[in-house]
Amino acid sequence: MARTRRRIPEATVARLPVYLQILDEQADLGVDNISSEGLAELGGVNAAKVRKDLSYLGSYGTRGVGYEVGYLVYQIRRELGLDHDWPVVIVGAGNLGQALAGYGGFGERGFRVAGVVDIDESKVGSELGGIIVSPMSELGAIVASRGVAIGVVATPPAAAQDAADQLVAAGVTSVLNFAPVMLAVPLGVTVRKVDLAVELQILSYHEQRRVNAVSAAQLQAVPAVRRRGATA
Amino acid sequence: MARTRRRIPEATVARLPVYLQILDEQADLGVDNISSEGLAELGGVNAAKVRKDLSYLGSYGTRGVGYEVGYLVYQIRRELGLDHDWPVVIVGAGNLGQALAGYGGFGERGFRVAGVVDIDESKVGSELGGIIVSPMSELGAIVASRGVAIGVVATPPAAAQDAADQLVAAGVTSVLNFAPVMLAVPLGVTVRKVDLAVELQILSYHEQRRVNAVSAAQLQAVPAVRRRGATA
DNA sequence: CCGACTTTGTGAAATTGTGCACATGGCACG
DNA sequence: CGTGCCATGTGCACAATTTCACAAAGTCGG
Repeated sequence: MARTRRRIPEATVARLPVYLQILDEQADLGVDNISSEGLAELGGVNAAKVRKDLSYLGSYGTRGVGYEVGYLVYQIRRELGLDHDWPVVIVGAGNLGQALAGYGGFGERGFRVAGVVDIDESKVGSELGGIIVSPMSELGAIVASRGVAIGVVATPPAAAQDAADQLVAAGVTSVLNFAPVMLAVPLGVTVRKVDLAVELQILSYHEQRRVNAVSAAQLQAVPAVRRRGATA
Repeated sequence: MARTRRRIPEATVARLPVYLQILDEQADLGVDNISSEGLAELGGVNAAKVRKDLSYLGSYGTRGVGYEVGYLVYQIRRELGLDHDWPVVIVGAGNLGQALAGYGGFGERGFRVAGVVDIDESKVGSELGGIIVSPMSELGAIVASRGVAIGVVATPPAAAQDAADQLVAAGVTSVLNFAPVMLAVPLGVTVRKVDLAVELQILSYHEQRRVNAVSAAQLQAVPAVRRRGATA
């Protein structure tokens, strides 16, 4: 049964973690059954989308009833590969690296910080959320000994490509990049980029449009500018 | 001329900041002209997409030549509403709040931290990247006096909705949410969510598929599993 | 055991996003 | 001032994603 599972659309993969989080929450609240409607409401999406998304995992709902929270959690976890822990290594012990190392949300969801490394000798040895910062030279050993597959780049932009190169050389095959630069990596290595400033810029765009729309409405007597609701 | 500009597709809006960052970089390097091809290469996207994206802003390129870097930067900035600074207020002075307050990338791109507030009295008064942490009660005054339109939620999950409510009450109309919960906000307020753990979970999915694909290839003699290259 | 009611799972339509291919416009060189 | 070349801007086909609408399947009260 080790068949390469049917491909799940990328858009769906991006939503599964959101459903998972909501379901975990509901489980804690003692809810043990939820409808696509309910899940959609909590997730701020369309109910049909929820059903279609979940249908990619298989038919795990009961018609007329809904989905059993616990079982669904289990299935999503399995699909996402969260049925075991993933050790991650963080490169860069600056502001962001510190915050990430200390961020409870990682450990809770199965991402253990196996190590934090920094090129700056003065930072080596300091403690960060229970983890001692190691020198860059330890990277290879950490990755090898702990079986790390995922690396996080939390360095300044100028050092990011170098960090990525070293992660790849050490054997990491997935990289989460927080530096505002595009990383070049060999084929077969997956990169995801999170740029905090980009998110603000997108908000800025909408905010600015809002202002424009208002002033336009003031000038003309046509306030009926259709606006999109809160973004999910 | 204050006409509500033609609507730009959401996908394009999400890419404009990336182009902007690359262009800024190129400008620093002294490059003053760039082709869609060149920009596409640096951004890891298709050249046609770059041209289509930029065409939404207007016809700012020169056929046979390319785009003038400086002018394009100016136009993208204007479109994104980055032709002036945006003061932002951060709620939550924990690990993440600290990192965000100290993150140089914000200030550089026109997002000044107008204030950091925290509900925890013991954190009030401490300094964070040049900003003194204020008590929650100051939030309204900060937003009003500095004309803050964008708020950042960097609290623990349980406090996030409350933080959002207070931001909205204070007059903020855009919220960037780092807490792993869905925020409910009134219509007219835009929310964007960045969940660090979600990104890792998406990587986990791909990483896990990779493993599955390999073991499947070992079982059968069919290694020709097509894999997607590095994700942009 | 049946009928009313609820909610899933899914074809099919609608919408959105992507990439190709090429006509168009502009530059540069002779 | 004309010719060749180059890169933009865009129409079009196609791919991905979202949404609708409804048959199928199950629950529950009587």
